[in-house]
Amino acid sequence: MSDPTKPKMSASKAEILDAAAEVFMTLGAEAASIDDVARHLGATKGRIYHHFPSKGALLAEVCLRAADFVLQKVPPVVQATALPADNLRNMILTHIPEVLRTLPYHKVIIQSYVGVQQKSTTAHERELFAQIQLERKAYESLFRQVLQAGMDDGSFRAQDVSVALQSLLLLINAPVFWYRPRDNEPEAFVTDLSVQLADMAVASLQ
Amino acid sequence: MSDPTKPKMSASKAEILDAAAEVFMTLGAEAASIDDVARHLGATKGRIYHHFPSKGALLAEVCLRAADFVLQKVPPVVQATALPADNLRNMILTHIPEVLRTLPYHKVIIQSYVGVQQKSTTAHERELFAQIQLERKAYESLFRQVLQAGMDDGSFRAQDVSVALQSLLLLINAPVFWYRPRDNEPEAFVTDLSVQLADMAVASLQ
DNA sequence: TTGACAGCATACTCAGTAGTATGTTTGCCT
DNA sequence: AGGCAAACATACTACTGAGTATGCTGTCAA
Repeated sequence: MSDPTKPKMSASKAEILDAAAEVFMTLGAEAASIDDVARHLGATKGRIYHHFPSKGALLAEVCLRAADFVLQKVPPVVQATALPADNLRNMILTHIPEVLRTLPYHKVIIQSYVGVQQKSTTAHERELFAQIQLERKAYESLFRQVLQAGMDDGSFRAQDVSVALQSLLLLINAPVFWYRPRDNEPEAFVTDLSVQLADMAVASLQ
Repeated sequence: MSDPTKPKMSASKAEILDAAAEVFMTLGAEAASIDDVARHLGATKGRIYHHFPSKGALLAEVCLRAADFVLQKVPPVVQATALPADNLRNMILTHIPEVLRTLPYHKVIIQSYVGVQQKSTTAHERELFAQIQLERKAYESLFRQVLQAGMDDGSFRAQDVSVALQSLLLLINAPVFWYRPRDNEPEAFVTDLSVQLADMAVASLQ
C-alpha cells in the first residue's frame, strides 16, 4: 500500500508524535500549543521544529499515523472465501483493540472528522492531508466491499450502502469517544467490548 | 425541566448564537475568533460582548441550545404504554430530523464530546457547562430507560447497558458527522434516512 | 585534530486575539 | 422636548503563541 511512506521513522520523532497525540487529545488540537507539547516532552520548541516544519504538519503526521495503525492490522484478516458476516466480525475484533491501544492518535483524528477545515495550510500540509484522505478512503472501501458482498448474497438486508457504511464506521469507533483505560480494568474487558460491538454491528445489518 | 432557563431570548442574541454555531462548526470552536463571528454577522466585537461575557460563555450557550433543541422535541413522543422498540423508533425518527435541522449547533457540541477540556474557565462558564452536562445526562437516561425496559421484557437482547447506550447514541448522531444539506436534495431524504437508521438501531439491539 | 553536521536549546519577532474602556446612535418613557 | 438606557461601534491594551535566527554540544568520518 505505502512502501515509500515508511522511511523508518527515528525514535525521537516517534516520541514527539506520541506526546503530540496525547496533548492534542487532552487540550484539543487547535487549543494546544507547540510549547505545550514541548513541555510534555521535557524539551523545548527547538526539538519539535527540528523534526516538523509546522504545527499543521505535526498534526497531519499524527493523523496519518492513526490511519496507519489500523491499516496495518485490519486488511490482513479479510479472507476472500469467508462469509461476509464472519469477515466483518473479524475486522471489528481486530479494529477495536488496535484503536484502543493507540487511543490518543484516534482521538485526534476524530477531531478532524468533525469537519474542521484548517485555515492557512502550506502546500506540504495539503499533501499530507490528501494522503490521509486517501488512506481513509482505502480503509472505508475495505468495509464497503464486505458490506456490498453481504447484501449481494442476501446475508445482509438491502439498504443504502453509503449510509450503512458511515453508520457502521462510527459504531466501531464509538469507544474512542468514551473509553478511558482503568488501572483496575479486567483482563478481558477490551475483548468483551469488541465482541459486544461486533454483535451489534452485524445485527444492525441483518 | 427548566422553567427559569427560558427567559425568552432576544432575537439579536439568537442571531449571534446562529452565527457562532456556523463559524464554530466551520473553523472549530477554539480556532475561531470572536472577530470571525462578528464578521460573519456583519458587525463588530462590541455587539457580541454586549450579550455574552466571554467567548467561553458564548460557546457554552451554543452547546446548551443544541441540547435544548432535542430535549424539547424527543421526550414528548415517549409513551409509557408503548413497546420499547416502538418508543425507540419514534425517538430516533424525531431526533434525527431535529438534529439535521439545527446541524451547526450539534457539530459544535460534538467537538466538545471528543473530550476537549476547557483551559481557564470562569465560575459562570463552569455553571453553564455543568448545566449542559445535566441536560445531556437527562437525555441519555431517556434512552437508557427505554433500553432497560426492552431488555427486561426480553424484546432486546441482554447485554451491557452502558456500552449499548453509548453506541446507540453515537449511531443516531452519525449523520452529524457526514450529512451536508444539498440544494437538489429529495423531499423525503431526511425522513428516509431517519427510517434507515431507526431500523439499524433497533436491529442492533435485538 | 578537525571540520562538519545532526540534534537540540535559547532568545528573539510579530501577527493575531481576548478582553476593556469609551464613544455614538436609537428607541422609549414621561 | 428631553433624558436615559439599551444596543451597538471604535479604539485601544496586554498577552499568547507560531515561527525564526542563532548558539551550543556531541558524534563521526577523514
